[in-house]
Amino acid sequence: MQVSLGRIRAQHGDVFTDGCPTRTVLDHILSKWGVLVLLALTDGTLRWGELRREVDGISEKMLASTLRTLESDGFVHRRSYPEVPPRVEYALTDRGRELMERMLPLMDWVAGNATVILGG
Amino acid sequence: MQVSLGRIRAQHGDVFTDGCPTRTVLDHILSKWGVLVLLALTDGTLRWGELRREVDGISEKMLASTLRTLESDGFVHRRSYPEVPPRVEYALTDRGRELMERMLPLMDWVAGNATVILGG
DNA sequence: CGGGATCCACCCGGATACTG
DNA sequence: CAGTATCCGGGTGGATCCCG
Repeated sequence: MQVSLGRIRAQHGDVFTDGCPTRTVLDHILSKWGVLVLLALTDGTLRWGELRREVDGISEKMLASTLRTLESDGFVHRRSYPEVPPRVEYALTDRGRELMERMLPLMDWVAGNATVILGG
Repeated sequence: MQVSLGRIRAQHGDVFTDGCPTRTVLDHILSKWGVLVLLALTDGTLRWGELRREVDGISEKMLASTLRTLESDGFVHRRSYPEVPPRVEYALTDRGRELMERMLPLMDWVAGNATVILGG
């Protein structure tokens, strides 16, 4: 059965009203940097510095802020090792992988059509 | 075969660098109001006033601006009728429906898990 | 009814400097 | 290396008025 807005509402209630939990989560994961950080982590664990280089153009402040939000929502797991110099690794949680399973087809489609969309 | 970031890059090139077309399109469709407007139109054509009521909390300025962007990208079709009082209808294009086909599963999952995500 | 134009407040997010 | 603290400019987006 095809998913529709009506069906989503029938199953989950009125989930897109102002200030509702759904909108909050959408703001976190569909934010400018949220998408790109999640995407960068889909192919495996990355260290802070690798993540910073992978997500082209992100500032340290926004990387920190984005990671804290995604960790607080349970999409990303942070593991820090008691070493000198310090080492911190970030990875998707099971919940994060569930999310990206649904997000990747969308990213794939956008990546394949972006040029045509902006050109025409 | 499972979609991955590596596979997306292998097929479409380096599509998530700063300022690339993919990021621009993502900014349009994943923006705070872009998602909600597209979502509102998935169940059929809506008039300006209906759209404004459907997308809870949106201002007239942002609705107009969002619709112009989505129309310019070819996701939304605008049809105006030469009547008094004026009537304008908005609907998804084929490209818009292709997009939402990939976006709806994500929305469905978020709607179903948002409360747990913010609660835990 | 369906917008456009203008003004302005707020806050997101960048730059820089500093620390464990 | 992996962040935090502070400052501050610009753009997003709301409010208001107006028009066809």
